[in-house]
Amino acid sequence: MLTNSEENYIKEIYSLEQKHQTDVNTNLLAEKIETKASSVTDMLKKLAKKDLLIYQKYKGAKLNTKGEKVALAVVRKHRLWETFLVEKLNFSWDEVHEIAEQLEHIQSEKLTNELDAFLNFPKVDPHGDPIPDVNGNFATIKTVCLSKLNIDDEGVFVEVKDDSDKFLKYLTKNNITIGAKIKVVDKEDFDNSIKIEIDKKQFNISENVIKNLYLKI
Amino acid sequence: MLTNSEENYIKEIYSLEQKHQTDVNTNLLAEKIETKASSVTDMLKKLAKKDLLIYQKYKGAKLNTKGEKVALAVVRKHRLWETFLVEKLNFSWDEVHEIAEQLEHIQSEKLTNELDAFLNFPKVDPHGDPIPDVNGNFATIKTVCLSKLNIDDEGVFVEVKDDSDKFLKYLTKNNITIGAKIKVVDKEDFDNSIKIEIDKKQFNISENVIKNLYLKI
DNA sequence: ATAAATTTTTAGATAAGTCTAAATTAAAAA
DNA sequence: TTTTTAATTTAGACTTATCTAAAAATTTAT
Ligand SMILES: [Mn+2]
Ligand SMILES: [Mn+2]
Ligand SMILES: [Mn+2]
Ligand SMILES: [Mn+2]
Repeated sequence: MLTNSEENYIKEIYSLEQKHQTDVNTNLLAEKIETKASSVTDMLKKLAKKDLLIYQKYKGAKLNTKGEKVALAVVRKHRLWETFLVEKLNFSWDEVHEIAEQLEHIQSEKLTNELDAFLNFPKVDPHGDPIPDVNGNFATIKTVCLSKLNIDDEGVFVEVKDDSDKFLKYLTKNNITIGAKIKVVDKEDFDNSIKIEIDKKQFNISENVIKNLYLKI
Repeated sequence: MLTNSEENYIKEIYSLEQKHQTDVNTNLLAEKIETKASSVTDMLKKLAKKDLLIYQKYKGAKLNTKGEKVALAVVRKHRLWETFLVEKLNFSWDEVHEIAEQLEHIQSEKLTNELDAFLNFPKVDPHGDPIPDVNGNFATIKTVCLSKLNIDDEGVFVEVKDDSDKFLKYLTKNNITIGAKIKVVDKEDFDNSIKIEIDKKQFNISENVIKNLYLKI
């Protein structure tokens, strides 16, 4: 049995491993968890002792098979609950993250699996992130970052990488919602901003926005 | 913001106050929370300092208005989640208590109220216990303990006072489920057991069972 | 290759919640 | 009304998760 804190660390380590494809280092993890580096060191030692990850002093940490399984189980719960909140309880995609942070720690395999069935085994959550199935498997839909597109390219917006409510509210305000067809109208080299078209309306978005939007082309 | 532990104490104090109509004493509370009396004393001091109850050394504790409000909010969540698990996720009434013990601590008023609406504002949980509404009000259905009935009296089983899975499984096995029509066929004075009839089948139940069954007559 | 800067770890402290054992107070029995 | 028993509180310790400040190791720059 793991504590909420342990589960949060493991989930974040998993996420950073996926993103950077390297061992996770202390400072970055501290920043993500919103804690201090010294606390991270303590926790990494503890998780290593519990045989959930490999930890080498000054070198960083890497989940082992057991740790990865835990991470996928927590991610599965997080995304199923987010889906539940949006699909069944009238939440918008910018309101669910914080609550799912709590719900992801509820311990009951039956609950998770019944919830999955109740939602008709959804493949992605409200942010387009894939939901691992009961065995930890998930389909990796091939998506392309909007920054990779050229002028006149278009695609369907299917996944957002920044889950913060601020960012999601900005997207909603500008009609950039999952499923929207986006076309690149113009690109500005000096600041990497681009002009896009959605539903025949055109507007500019900055590099910071672009890098968090993923499309199916 | 209260911790899970604080909420558990407050909920249990509320429940004992309702049952015994007196200040709650340390040892009983310790037994219910499954902890030691010394831990209870520490917690009572803390909750008194947080202005959630009145605590007098050696005299016991009593929730104030603020504490009662917290208790009702936790009870509301507990019973709504139990209802959700049974109504929507195919759980049986003996499987939900432990999970609701966790879910009752999720912090989000919107979640609680949306869940309430999603379930069509249920009045009672799967054990027949009343669910407080958003303002903490609940209908007190007038029920009578089975032990109060005489031979040939009958009523509808609407509430069970012992929520343990062992007891609930026993009831299920004997067709004693919420809504069942129960008739008292015979009473034994020497051990206070009785013979009841449900669906034309008769069988004996002991005093320990009887005192936890409440009927509408 | 050495010095400076950065990252990471260690040492020691704190708060919450729990425990055991001892002391104190209250209640029951003699 | 003493004495005995039971209930409750206090004292001191432990665990988990966190922090600050200082030390150590690693990386980067000169
Ligand atoms: Mn979390
Ligand atoms: Mn998500
Ligand atoms: Mn609980
Ligand atoms: Mn119940």
